[in-house]
Amino acid sequence: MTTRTAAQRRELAAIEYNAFVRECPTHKLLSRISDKWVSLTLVALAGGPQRYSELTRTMPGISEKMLTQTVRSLERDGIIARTAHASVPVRVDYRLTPLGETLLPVMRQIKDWAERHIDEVEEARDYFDGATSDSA
Amino acid sequence: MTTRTAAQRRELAAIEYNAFVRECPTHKLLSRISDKWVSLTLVALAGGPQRYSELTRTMPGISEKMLTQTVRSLERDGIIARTAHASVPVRVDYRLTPLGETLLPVMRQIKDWAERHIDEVEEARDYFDGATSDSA
DNA sequence: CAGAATCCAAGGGGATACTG
DNA sequence: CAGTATCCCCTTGGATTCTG
Repeated sequence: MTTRTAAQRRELAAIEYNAFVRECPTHKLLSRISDKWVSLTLVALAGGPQRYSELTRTMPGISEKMLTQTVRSLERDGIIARTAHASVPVRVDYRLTPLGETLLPVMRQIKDWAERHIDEVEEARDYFDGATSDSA
Repeated sequence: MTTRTAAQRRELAAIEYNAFVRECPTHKLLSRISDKWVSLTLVALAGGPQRYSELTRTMPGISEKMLTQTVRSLERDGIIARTAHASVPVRVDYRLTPLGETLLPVMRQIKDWAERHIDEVEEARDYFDGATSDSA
């Protein structure tokens, strides 16, 4: 007898939904570009190719581990390309691929919205905070 | 004598950069909408207002804690609005604000890019994985 | 210079139980 | 119904060290 229908069904639905979310292209993209270092790397490379060490200087807050991890994953996704020059001190360049370039307009629209509406958000936030914790 | 210039300056730069990133509107927006539950809530409410319990059914994977946290933060940012009806069993509706609606085109562009290019990403990924770990 | 490997602390997020 | 509060796990990401 299936007594635990409520909990069971909820659990199943949750599992399915999570699977669906994982499969959802939009969510995949969002989780890619929303990554702090991913977006910053994209912006950094939008201005042209950069070397590994240049990137560490462009993004002073990034650790080597995170930089390596970030460029590797972006390379894997075909968003940036890696070029190793076999010189004496190895030299590696990273640049956006054509696919990566198509991402720039998207980033730009996000940037536009942010710059246009962030003030409204701040205001709403102040108002909300004032309204809830009114110390009067 | 300032001996530790290298490490010190790196550290300072990192701190400043992190502060800059935190202040950056684009990054603020990205971290908002990239949140798994935020984006899903936005999509859910794009189709019209929903009650608290409806949202839990629309997003079966979400916990009550996360739903509350998500709607509260979106309300604070002026992106969604909360309306409590003082009926016997309390009834609360959530809907997008005009500001929240302006976010939909942005979400749509993200969705478009994802649906148009996700295949290329998958291919690149397969190629990359095949090229690196070639079991020959 | 470019990167791999290890260690470890902080916090995001889920499950559960309780409340008005 | 619409939350709130607590516990706890497990991932994320930084610091450090080592290598080709």
